[in-house]
Amino acid sequence: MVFKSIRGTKDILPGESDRWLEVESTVRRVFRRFNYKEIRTPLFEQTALFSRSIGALTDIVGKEMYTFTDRGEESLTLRPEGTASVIRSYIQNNLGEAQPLVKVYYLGPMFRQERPQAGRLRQFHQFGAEAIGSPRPETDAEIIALTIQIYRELSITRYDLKINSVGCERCRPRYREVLTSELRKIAGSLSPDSQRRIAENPMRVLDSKDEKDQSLTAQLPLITDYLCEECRSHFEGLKSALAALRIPFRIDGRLVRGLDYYTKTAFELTSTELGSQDALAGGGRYDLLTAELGGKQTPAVGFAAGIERLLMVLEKIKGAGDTGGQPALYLAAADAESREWVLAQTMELRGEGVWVESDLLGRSLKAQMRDADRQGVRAVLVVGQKELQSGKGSLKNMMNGESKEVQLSALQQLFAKAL
RNA sequence: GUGGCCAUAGUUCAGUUGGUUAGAAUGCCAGGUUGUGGCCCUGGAGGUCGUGGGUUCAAGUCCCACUGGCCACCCCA
Repeated sequence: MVFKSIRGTKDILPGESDRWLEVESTVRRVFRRFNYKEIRTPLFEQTALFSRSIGALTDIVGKEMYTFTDRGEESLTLRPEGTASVIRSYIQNNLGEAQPLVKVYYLGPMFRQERPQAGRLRQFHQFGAEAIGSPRPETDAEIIALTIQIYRELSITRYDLKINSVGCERCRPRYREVLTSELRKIAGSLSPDSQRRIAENPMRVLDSKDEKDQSLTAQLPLITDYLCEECRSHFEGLKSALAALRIPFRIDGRLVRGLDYYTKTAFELTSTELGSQDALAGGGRYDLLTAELGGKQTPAVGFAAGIERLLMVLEKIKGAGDTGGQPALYLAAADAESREWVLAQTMELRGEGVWVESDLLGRSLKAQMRDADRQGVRAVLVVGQKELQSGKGSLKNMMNGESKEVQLSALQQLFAKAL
């Protein structure tokens, strides 16, 4: 019996983990600069938290959650996204009492039981941020600028930023009604998927990928035509803030988010380098969620981004390969009698902070040299009885093949600065 | 959840109308004399041909189911 990882889950192998670390540290660095602090919430929560926040009728809640009952007969769910937990924690810990605006970020695994595909896994990783406490469009702009800055620092520049306003509890119902009745008139000619969507989420019909649907709905009114005064001026405020920040964007009146809690701003960043799963990041405003989860009504904006998709783009533009660097020094033993000294010296240098490697397989000198070469080590020192007696050895530069005489006792000095 | 394509060494792939001990490249290991990597040469290890059934004298090759992968839909990050 050979065990295999669960469908839709992936090992991050030693050859790939440096890329992950690189992305994660860039992400954290940018968050820090924007003054967002990390919040770490549990990977599982009460099921009701997610059905309440994301929306009981959404696909995520309806058919994609990993839900199980624990021994106490309580229904628990592996988090399918990050915002619900953050807001839960915000309310539970009264974070809003200490300061009017709370800026937090998270980074970690999420779980959704979907059919795996390129850029879509059952355990996948997201980072995201939430700014809780401000109703102002500048906050939305900061969240969008933050999202973009992260990609910029990773040298990802080819993407499309689309924004929309999905209205609020005052204007959206009115629009929904108009849209639904318009859609009913042409329902017969729409694709089966879109017919289903009329009842479930009519706004979604507008961004159907079906070309016939597209042309049939081309003339239908958009949410942006129905925004109330408050939503309209908020949307205007966002657009002018983005312009002031020199962030290029496209208004897409058909953009909808899949989670029910969004109000006003919705945005999405798609990559031009990916296949059908091309959404790199998405987010928006959710002014009603805090109240929905039992807290005081508090305006908030946030975004979430997929790390696997980001890495796919990086691989496309930079190629695969390790980025973690290599040891500065390899100590090779020329004979069996010197192995113990090499082992001890390796540990001592490591204790001093030197990145150093030596053989653990009892290999021949030639094999040790090959090992050092393959690992990309910059310098090798061969140590045998001769060197131990004279206290000197020749240090070989593996880049150009040149050797130079060094004192064995000087190794620490020579390499301490290397790390 | 729906549809299409696919599944042979660690990896990328060959494998002819079913027919002897299933191959290549690459990677890995060891050697090419006495203590020095890359290039080259030689040798070696490594496969229950995804799993389980079936057809057949005979199945990597044909059929079915399952599992897994990829792509699209759906959904979304």
